[in-house]
Amino acid sequence: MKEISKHYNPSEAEPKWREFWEKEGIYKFNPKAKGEIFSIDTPPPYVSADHLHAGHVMSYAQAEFVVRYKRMRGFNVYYPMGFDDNGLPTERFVEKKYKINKSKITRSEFIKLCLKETKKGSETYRKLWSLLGISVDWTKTYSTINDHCRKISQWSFLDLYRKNKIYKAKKPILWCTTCRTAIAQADLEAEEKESNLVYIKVKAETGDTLVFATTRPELLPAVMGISVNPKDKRYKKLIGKKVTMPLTKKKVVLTADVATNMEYGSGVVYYCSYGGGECIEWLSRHPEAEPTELILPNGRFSQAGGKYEGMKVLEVRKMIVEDLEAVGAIEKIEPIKHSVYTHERCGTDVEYIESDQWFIKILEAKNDFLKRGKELKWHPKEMKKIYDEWVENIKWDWCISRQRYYGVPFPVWYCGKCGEIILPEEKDLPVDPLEEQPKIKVCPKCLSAGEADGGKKFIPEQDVLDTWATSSLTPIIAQKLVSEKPIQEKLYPSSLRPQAFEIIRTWLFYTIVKSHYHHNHLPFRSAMISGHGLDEQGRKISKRLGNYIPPEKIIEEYGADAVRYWATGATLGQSLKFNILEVKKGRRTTTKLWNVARLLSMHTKKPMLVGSKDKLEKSDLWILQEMNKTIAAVTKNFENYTYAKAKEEIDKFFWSKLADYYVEFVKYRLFGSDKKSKDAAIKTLSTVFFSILKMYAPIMPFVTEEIFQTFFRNMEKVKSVHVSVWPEKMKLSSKPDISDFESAIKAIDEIRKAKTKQGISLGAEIESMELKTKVNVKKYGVFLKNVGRVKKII
RNA sequence: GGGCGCGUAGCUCAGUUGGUUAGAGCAUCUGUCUUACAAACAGAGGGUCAGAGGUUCGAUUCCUCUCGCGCCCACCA
Repeated sequence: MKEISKHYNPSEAEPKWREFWEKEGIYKFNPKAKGEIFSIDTPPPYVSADHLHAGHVMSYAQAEFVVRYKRMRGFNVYYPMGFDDNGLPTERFVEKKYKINKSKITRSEFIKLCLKETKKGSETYRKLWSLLGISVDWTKTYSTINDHCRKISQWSFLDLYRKNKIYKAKKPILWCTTCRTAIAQADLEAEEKESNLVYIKVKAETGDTLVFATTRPELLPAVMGISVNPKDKRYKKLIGKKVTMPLTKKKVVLTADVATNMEYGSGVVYYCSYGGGECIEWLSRHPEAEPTELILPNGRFSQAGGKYEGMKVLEVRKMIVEDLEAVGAIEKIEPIKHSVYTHERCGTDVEYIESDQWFIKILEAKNDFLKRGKELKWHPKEMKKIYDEWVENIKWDWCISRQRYYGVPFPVWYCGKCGEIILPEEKDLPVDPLEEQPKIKVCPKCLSAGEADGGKKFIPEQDVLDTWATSSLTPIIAQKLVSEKPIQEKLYPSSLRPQAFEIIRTWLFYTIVKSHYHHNHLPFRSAMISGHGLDEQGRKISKRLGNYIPPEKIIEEYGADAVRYWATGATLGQSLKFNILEVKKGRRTTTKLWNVARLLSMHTKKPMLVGSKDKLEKSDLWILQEMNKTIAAVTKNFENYTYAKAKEEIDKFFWSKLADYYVEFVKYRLFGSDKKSKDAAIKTLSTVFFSILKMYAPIMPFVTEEIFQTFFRNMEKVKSVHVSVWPEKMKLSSKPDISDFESAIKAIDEIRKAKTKQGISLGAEIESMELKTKVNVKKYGVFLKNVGRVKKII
């Protein structure tokens, strides 16, 4: 055994082992290795998050604990790493950072900036992950904008198109006027906002005055109709009569509509194109109504807005109320709070405009998706509710086209003559229709119509795919990073999808959609959902609040093991406050481990496990028994992904049983002259400590590796503690009866208490002691006298 | 408005199918440099288990209601 330093120094040890793992390929996936495959569908983080914090650390560390455990259980672990560097989040990030927007920069310049930031971002992540000792295989990485992912993403489009799960249609859709793109229902966020409920008076042709209430008076120029409930006695006689809108003087017919709530406002509703989903639904029941294109994609009023043309929505809202007031058309204005849909990426109020977009059919298969959700093993299982609730409430097909720059292009051209959709061959993927023309020379539709001459020009689709349209394919993307076909089949469905709860409706749901349509099975067998990392006050960590210490700083000061130790404290699915005290406790645990190792090294050069010939004493049997209990509990907890509980069990055993008791119990034997007794103590201590080391290994990979390599290298023929076998229970002969050993421990406690009370050192030897604890002195006398340092027990 | 989760010692949290005196860590206080560790050890104090009611021989645990916090969802204009 090597001469060892007095203190464990993480800042020296950690880089050393990082390098070692990398060099030896400890975490590298070996397709030929034995063992059942355990594949992880690692979340590819948005590289646009340039400042990482404890929340990121927590959510990635959680999967990591389980992965390391599985590896030690003999699974052939496939742990790739991806970066999501495509799509709107990246674009928004670049726009904000460089204070530009889509309309003020050329497409190629913009993409260049995105690529630059993307590269920086993924380096930031990679650096932190390797500092933390996340055991991913760095030879298996992808970035969602690279060729590999674009190819798979476009293949997915072609496959779904062939399967008739994708369509293009012009209809009212969700639109963000800031990002100037269509968005999907999943991109919405409901936000409680202050608004005004404006009561507007209108004249019916009968001369009666009607009043309707609205929060969107600015849409008056796009009025489609006005309705009351058919059962509403107040208005029954007016149904079918024409009413004249103020200002615009537009005439619409008062219709009956069952969806009208008689209690709300005045019981009269007006519908415009489009005030919201309810207007679109109303239109489907009143096809005679005519929509007006009032709001343009840039959020300004069109010509149809008359005097308001060119103004922004909120400006018109203010102005039109003044104008209505001037003509005496306002009855009253009620300030209200109501929830408004905003675009989650930028916070802009969502508009509903008519537009030509691509959709994936999800409405028709809701029940299938619910069934898939049922098949999936959820950890914790309550998270399934979020999923179910989401799927049940889907109201729109998944709009996948974005009028943006930086993303995977649609593999689509249109015939310049007949508009026919032209798709590339699968083998030619990935394609960029803006840069290249289709391989076919003539539009097949034109050809068959005998118009071959006209169908030779092809117009590229300008849009890019929704970022989720690509990231919903991560299990397949990861699978295809491995070239061996028979192995590929075992990698997908993935064994585990670790992710945060807030992207259940997006990442998790969309991945299920894709997998269901492409392969008719689940994309992963189980999902492990993490909560939020919060700051010490329990607030969400954010760059804006600046309420976090950069993880690199914490690692520098306390070591990666200590930071990971804190992260282990999270109950799955629940938020975890950052707690520097837990980090410090982690640091103390590494020190403690180091100290026990030092003690052991003082007494043996070559630690060995307990064998059948060893003469074990009562305390040895006791600690081995306790070890067995701990191994069982820790294993069970890792199996259930309840690593917080697992850590607690190891801590309890290590600190309270081994360090505080057992080590004290055997000191007299270690320093005594009875060779056999000393030998048994050393072997027991080695055995127990070795298994503790292994149990801590998934949580604190660095210190455990340092100790393993320094002291236990000879124990197993493996390169690293992280590929050693998980500890198993030891078979114990029950010859010496130790069922009453607890009474001996109580007696020791009593001696310690007495000494403490007298203010004397526990190491000081006292003459005699009268025990109140009932203990078999004949059996444990020698033990008590030696451990308690009492000459005579009465 | 509906659903889910939470409310236990000053702080952060455990409390397994209801069962003696409700636990741990940190913090506080008192001792101890004891042949691994003072970054440690030994000990002590500290709780109407959010509140009210109910079921039960017995409730932190089960049921109902109330209050507070967090989250998810909902077209009520």
